[in-house]
Amino acid sequence: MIKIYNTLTRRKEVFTPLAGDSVRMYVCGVTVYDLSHVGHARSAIVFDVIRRYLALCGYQVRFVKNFTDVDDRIIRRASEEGVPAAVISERFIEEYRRDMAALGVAAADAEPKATEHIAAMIELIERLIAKHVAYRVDGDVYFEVRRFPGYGKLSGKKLEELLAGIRVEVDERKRDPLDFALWKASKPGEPVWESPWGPGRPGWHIECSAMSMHYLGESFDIHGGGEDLIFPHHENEIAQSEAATGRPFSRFWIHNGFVNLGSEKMSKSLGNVRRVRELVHDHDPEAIRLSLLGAHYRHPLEFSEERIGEARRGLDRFRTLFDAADRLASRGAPAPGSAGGLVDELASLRERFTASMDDDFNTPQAIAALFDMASALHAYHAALEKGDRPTGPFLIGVDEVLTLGRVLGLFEKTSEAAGPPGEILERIEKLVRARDDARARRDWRTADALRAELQALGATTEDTPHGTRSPGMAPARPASERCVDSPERRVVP
RNA sequence: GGCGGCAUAGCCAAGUGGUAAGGCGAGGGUCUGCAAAACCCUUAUUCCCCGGUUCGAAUCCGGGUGCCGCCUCCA
Repeated sequence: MIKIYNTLTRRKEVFTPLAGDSVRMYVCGVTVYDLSHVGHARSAIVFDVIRRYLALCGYQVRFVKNFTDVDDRIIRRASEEGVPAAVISERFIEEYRRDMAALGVAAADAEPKATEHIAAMIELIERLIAKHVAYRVDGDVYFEVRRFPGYGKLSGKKLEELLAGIRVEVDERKRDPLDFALWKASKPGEPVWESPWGPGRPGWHIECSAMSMHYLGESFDIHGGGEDLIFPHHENEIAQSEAATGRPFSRFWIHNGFVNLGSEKMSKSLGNVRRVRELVHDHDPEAIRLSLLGAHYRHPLEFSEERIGEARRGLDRFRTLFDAADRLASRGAPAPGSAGGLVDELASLRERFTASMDDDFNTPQAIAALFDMASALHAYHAALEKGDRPTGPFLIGVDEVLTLGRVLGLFEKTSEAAGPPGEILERIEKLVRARDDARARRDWRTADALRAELQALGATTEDTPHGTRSPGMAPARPASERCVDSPERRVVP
């Protein structure tokens, strides 16, 4: 039984889809005018995990995430660069996809662009005009907020309070300062579409109503996005959608909290953004994921590079487990013996994992259960190495950690992916061999000197009974954690 | 000004009435030629402050302090 905090009711509610086992969810994506930052990453990862978990629970999830590709900022950037707006939006759609793929965020089932659904928007606006909840002024069309009785129900605001809070210049042509644009008459040089009200372009909010209804129907299960979208974007979506259809729009509204930098909201206007592009270059993407899932999705998250380093070190606890399992699996010949309490312990931890996820997707708690599973398995592994425990339960247990972790998008790769570039790898291998020789001669002085050299290259050494391993011959830590003049730092993506 | 949220160990962070998860760090131990890595153990009598309710409060109520968000484009 999954409980979800619904912004609309301000309560956790038991989640049941509108139709059988199928879940239809829509998440507001990004406006594609620049590279993504950590805040976008958090939102994408949060909804990626929600989607994965719903799928794990047996739901058929239809997941739609849009791209806003008509927007003032896109137009501004296009004119700065002297290219059509579509060039800018296409570029940043590709960049977004590249960043999110790097973070292990799965593509949505549909990723529509606003510009592909102008006709549906026009149709929706016509319905609103026909119902007298929207009106024309010159070439613009506005939604008349006072005609929709439920206005403010999502954000918990009253019209009077909103009016009192207005701080921007009011367009005198509007019937009410809170009325918002459904359609804007075009200005010279802007992208333009023909409409019954003359040439123009859609307002921001109408696209999500049109696209969500197009892909998911007039009523669907979940609508999500960052908490800053609650007002006005989602409030307006509800107003225009429900006014047009006369039916409830989305059942559940899920909003993720912000990423803070030094206890301040990360935003472009504050100039304190960290881009995903730099981050995935400097850090293990799974460590980024783990650190972003380390706080509950609705709470603000304190971001720093240091947090990612910590997450990376936490990840090692799992990776050593996977390595141990790989070695055991290839060795075969399970030893006889009792599994002790391992099976029961893992079963109860698995239950804790799902109970945590069931409770409004409490990933920090679910991750804690995962760490406890790792501890139990490591302890078991120690006994196993002494030969008095069977391998079967261990391998099954590790596999289970892997399965649960993948719900969070973790453990997709069980060891370091990209190693250092070829010529450095060669040097490392040469040094490791030389050091092995020295150790065989019990020439500790030379061996230690070679180890120091290896460390300067960012390579760790691990002495085993079978000789030195420098795991995968890959750096044990991301470049940014190593000393400043480590050569890998110069590598360009 | 209006509305909302948060305050838990050195740091990050769960926990919303039954006696403080988890991670990082730190200290000790095992292993090792010495290390590293890994593993094991320890690490908050106490949850911003003051009152109250209760057999029992980090959790509920009242008051205070501090921080943050939304009301404007924003994940």
